[in-house]
Amino acid sequence: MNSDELCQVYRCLCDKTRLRILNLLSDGALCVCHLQEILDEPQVKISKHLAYLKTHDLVESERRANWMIYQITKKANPILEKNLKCLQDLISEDPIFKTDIKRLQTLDTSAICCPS
Amino acid sequence: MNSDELCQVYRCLCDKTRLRILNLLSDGALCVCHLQEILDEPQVKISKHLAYLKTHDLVESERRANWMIYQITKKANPILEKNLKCLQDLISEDPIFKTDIKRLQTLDTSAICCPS
DNA sequence: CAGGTATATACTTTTATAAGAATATGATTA
DNA sequence: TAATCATATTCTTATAAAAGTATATACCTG
Repeated sequence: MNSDELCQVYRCLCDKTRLRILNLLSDGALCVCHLQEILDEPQVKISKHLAYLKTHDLVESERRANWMIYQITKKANPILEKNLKCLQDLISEDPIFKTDIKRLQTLDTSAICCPS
Repeated sequence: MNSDELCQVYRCLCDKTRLRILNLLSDGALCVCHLQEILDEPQVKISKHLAYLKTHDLVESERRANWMIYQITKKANPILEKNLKCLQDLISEDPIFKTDIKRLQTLDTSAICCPS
């Protein structure tokens, strides 16, 4: 553990858009277009928050044709894992996050951009 | 739960000095002079981070003669409580935080400024 | 290779925060 | 009441971050 990394994770967590993204990605990988659709936020906003998360190693991305698929980083990261669990416990009742997950579940996951 | 409150708690957590303060206060109330002594940081720095935490209701303070005693807020706050627990789990091995607690334990708690 | 689609980056403006220096406040003691 | 101690606030400077607009890049299809 490094206290600077720890602070950096908290910095990643202190924005609502990023929390919504991380909550969705906790359920599995997603392309940017689906994140956009679920969050109903401008493309540039989503993209920049994803870049921020990626810069700080909370997520990683992979190109699939035209689409970029993002997921929570595969590398073991106890700080992140523990905080994501904590986050899940805290937000399970929250309307915003609940709605996001509902929308996620009604997505057409056979769409071409979807990770298998 | 309110996602803005949640973000605000994370904002409080994303500074190392504040993490160290919260870690110490998790063990019980402390006066500013002891926090200063343990953290070995300038008075103004400690004081301003305490003000920040107080503004956002993570801590509360009480005057005892010349001294100000700070403690984690007594009002129930699930977001804070859960995150402090998570924090404890993450930092228990970290040299900085461990040293802080060690110093805390060697304080002269019969000092005039000490809470009860 | 021309045009379209999905996503990223650059630039700008605004706001928040951190830190230090200097000063102010509030309480105590002589 | 003057001096002192503990703590807070103000002012300044520097840096980070958020958001929007415009533009660039990467890939795909015809």
